[in-house]
Amino acid sequence: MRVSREEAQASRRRIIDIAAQLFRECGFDGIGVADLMKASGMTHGGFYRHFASKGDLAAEATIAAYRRFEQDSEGKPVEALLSRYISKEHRDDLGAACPTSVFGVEAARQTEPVRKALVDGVRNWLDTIEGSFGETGSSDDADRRALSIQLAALAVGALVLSRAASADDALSEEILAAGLSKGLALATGPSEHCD
Amino acid sequence: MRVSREEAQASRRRIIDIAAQLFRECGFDGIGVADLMKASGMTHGGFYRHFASKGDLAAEATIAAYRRFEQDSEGKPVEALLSRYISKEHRDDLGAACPTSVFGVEAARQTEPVRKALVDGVRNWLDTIEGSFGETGSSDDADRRALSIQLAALAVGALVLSRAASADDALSEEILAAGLSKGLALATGPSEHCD
DNA sequence: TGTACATCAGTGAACGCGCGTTCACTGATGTAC
DNA sequence: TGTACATCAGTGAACGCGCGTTCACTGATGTAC
Repeated sequence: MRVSREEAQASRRRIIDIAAQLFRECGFDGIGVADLMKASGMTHGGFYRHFASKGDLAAEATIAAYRRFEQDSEGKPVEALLSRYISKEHRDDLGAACPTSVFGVEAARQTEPVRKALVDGVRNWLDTIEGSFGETGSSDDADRRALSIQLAALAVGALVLSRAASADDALSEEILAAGLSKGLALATGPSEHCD
Repeated sequence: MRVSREEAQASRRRIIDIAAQLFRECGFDGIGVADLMKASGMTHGGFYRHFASKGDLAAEATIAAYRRFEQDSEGKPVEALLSRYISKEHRDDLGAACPTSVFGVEAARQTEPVRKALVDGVRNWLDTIEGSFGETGSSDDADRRALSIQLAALAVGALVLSRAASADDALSEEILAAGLSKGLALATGPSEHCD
């Protein structure tokens, strides 16, 4: 039952999208090729018409995950990015979560193409953050760059900590609240006021 | 070949210690029972004399990992904790790394006992950080608490980001440097000077 | 203190299972004339 | 435009392998007398 070229392309995209979600939810090793194909509405045999290996898909899915994650960040102010990032919704929705926050640690154990996808994703994300600053704050390029890294670190860390503490709701939310409050304070500029 | 009770206890401890290291390096699913036992100098058959299941060991190993990680933090000033945490050595030595930074994301996918071990570890670590502040900085309890969470988040985030970016040495180190510099600035108190 | 027996830490073969991957096959799509 | 054939996306059975776990067995340790 051959299928038209457009349909085949659509299948490929569907597999990558599903994988981008399920790999984040379950980890690269937590979901199998057969289940990914089933979730894509096909049987596992056809997988290798589209990808050389499961690792090949992992790299493509990582790229796709970053693209999806970034796509509605464009042009948003830094306060909006932080509020969305350091949130219960983001903590709990692994399938749509920031790939760095989910795959960051696994990076060391992954193949070259996946590691490259991760570092590219981090680079782009830092650029997005840097671009989200208003004209407030320092106009020194190095300062803006450092600040975007620091905000990214604070956001990733608050999210990961809140996930590690997810067995204790109150603590997990306390972490998010403290992280977001400091993030917003740093983002709106250090020269706001002086205690 | 029965073995004395002390030897059996020693075996159990050895397995847990090895697991605490290898689980961090490879992930819970990245290393098998047979390999863990081999690394402990035994064969896999004896595993179930000590643990009900691999998941049971995972919980014990997580607890042990936190204990090890915390054990030489006692009484150190916050600057020392941050410098050690946000470092290339910590980024690269997964086997001895902060369990939160390695298992935090996987928490959601783990069994109850592992999640409990993680949240307990986070709680203790936050207390350690709070206790490491000198008498400088705010003496308001809520402020100190929030600050310890924010420093923890910044540290975890810088580490995870630097690992995600580990395919690009320069970027990875830039992240560590920016993170550490902000961490030290926050830790030494916001009232240092005013720009 | 010495003897007889029960216990149980550790061994290594075996189990069932799910995984990533391969392959012969199907039949609609794409192409050459 | 119509026909004949090659292509190849998708199917489903089968593969080899490594995993977590079980089990019969061994023999030194622990215990009862």
